[in-house]
Amino acid sequence: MVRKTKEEAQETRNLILDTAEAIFSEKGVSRTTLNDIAKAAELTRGAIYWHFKNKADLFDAMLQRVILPMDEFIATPDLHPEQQPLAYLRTRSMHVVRTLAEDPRTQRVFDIVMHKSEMVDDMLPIRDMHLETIQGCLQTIEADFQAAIDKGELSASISARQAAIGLHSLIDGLFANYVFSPELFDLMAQAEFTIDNYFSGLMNRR
Amino acid sequence: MVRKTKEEAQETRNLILDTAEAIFSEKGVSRTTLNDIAKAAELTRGAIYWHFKNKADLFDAMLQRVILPMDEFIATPDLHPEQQPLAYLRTRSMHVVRTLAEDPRTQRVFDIVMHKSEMVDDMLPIRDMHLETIQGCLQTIEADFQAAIDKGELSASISARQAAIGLHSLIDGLFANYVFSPELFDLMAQAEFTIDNYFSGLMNRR
DNA sequence: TAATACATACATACACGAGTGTATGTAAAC
DNA sequence: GTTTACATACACTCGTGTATGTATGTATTA
Repeated sequence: MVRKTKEEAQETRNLILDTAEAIFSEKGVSRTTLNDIAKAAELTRGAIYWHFKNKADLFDAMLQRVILPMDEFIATPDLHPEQQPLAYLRTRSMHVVRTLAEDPRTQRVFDIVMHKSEMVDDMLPIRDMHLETIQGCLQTIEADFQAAIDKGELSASISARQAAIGLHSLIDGLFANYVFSPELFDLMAQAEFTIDNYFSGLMNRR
Repeated sequence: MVRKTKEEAQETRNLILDTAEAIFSEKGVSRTTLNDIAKAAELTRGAIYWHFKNKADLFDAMLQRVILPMDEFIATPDLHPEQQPLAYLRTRSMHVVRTLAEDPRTQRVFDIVMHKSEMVDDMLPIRDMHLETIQGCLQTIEADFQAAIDKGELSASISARQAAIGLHSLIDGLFANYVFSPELFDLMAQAEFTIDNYFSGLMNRR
């Protein structure tokens, strides 16, 4: 096989990403050889090195396909300030959960990140990115909770920061347990119950 | 250095485990060489291969030191059935959190398991063990919630199973985020707030 | 518009280090 | 004297990065 048109090259790139996703998910990132990926995609390492700098770069690209759209949504500021902040935050939370619940690709990538990769050495930039994502996510959620407090939806005795970290940890824990063992529970139903319960707890405080 | 007494050999074994913990935490499991550990412990690979079958076996032994005592406590059945099930469950939950918050070794090992190891191939037995631990943990928590329902502490409309999975995910998420970035929040205060809020939400249901 | 030059998208080949498992050596403990 | 608790030595594999080869697409020029 030889030189392709730009569109075909783009297809090759996506094929590499898809294949990497599958093999990473199967064998873990560190045990996966670039040759493993190349063979599974019926290519050679040459193709991979053409499209990506190395394995870390490939891993990063694989993440971006999934994380970017997800992040984007979480960090979306409140476009409807007239509605109730809590209801809006709940809607956004459930939307993120639904994204994971309905998209196998997202599930695989989250599983890889959470259970089949090591955040060290050349993955450190990714770890840092992840940390920044968390920080930004927390900022947004905290702002929403603060808005809820300001509008009287929540008691002023509540720390918006603590409430935000709690909600984030809750969803994070649900995700981790779900991708670890999807047959353990139904994600949507469990998330609806747990998140509602969390909000309900907050609203009953004084 | 040569042959030691049995006690000294035991010390060597512990030294290897301590050192492995440190290096795993620093470089991740897969990137850590048995030679890395040996050198840092001022030994040779020979000593490691004498005490352990291979890296997976060493990793497993390192886990057992921390996981066993923790598990033991979580799975402790209710020894005081006369007291309120919810209060007892809350106490046990906070005790587990305190264990993590106060013991740097536990923090390191949790960090390694959650962010610096890959649950594949030769680690699969460990993954399976982890899954069984979760199952057992969920069983215990579910039984506690069921007891609370039976005693009228909680509404019968609540699913003890869902409540259990929610609490477990919540604590799991707190742990993951804390060991990922300990400066992000104070674990004890955050856990107290979040867990209390969760229970409070449950109790306000009807 | 056709010939030419260059860039692209890979495949192939090579050099290198690094990690593992095991076999063997050895001195002290028992 | 035998076993223990290591240290040392060796053979083997495997993955990476890079250098190079090559055929095709694409732009340029006349």
